[in-house]
Amino acid sequence: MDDVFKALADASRRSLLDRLHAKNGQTLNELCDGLAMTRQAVTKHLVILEQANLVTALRHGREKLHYLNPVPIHQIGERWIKKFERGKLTALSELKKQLEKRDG
Amino acid sequence: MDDVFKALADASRRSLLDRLHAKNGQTLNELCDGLAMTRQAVTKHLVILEQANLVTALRHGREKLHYLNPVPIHQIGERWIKKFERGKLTALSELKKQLEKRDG
DNA sequence: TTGACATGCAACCGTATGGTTGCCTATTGT
DNA sequence: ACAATAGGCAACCATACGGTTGCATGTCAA
Repeated sequence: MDDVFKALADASRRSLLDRLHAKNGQTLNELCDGLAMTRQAVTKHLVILEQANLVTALRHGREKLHYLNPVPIHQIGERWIKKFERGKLTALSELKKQLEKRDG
Repeated sequence: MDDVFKALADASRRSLLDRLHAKNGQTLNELCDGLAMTRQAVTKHLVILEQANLVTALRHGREKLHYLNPVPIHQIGERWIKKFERGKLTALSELKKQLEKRDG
């Protein structure tokens, strides 16, 4: 779980996920297109995404095809975000109460 | 949005959010209790959480009360995670197809 | 008023991170 | 066969990050 959060912390990596979401199965060079970064930097990001299991790569001859794995993202939603959804209203109303107590 | 992802990337900070979720409105010292970290380290984490708008702090005399703001977490779910939910099955089936093509 | 308590500020430190450059290897098309 | 193409590896660099220590400030209670 920590790997996933760490992987998602970087905007470049999130944008790589976006690109794969738009078009799955891209090669390294395809993913580099139009980015202000060297190929090696992209490689490093992809390694981190693969370690977090957010991307799966398949070698196909000399090409490496990258596939998005949406499962960990989904799990963040289910296991982590949902926990904070419950009690959302409670938390906000408590805060509001405190603010009013102070200001009023 | 980037601030939120960055703030969530650290396990200590996520655990602080957990603590506030369990008991809202805690002071700095309360939040330090039982953590293997100095007060100053916790302060720094709280600053980052406040900058990401995940925590709101209110001064009450010499105490500083910290309140969880679940809104950004919710937004991550709505604006970011949901985007990847759509097409989740599609992505996985594409990947499976590719895997079978390679292995079979 | 003064001591204890809650927090703030700043300098410092080691390591992780994001990025680069340079070179090497493997595959493929002609 | 061999040049071009796709990718991998390793060293290096600046800066961000998580943490510490030491001291200063503000507030409350006796």
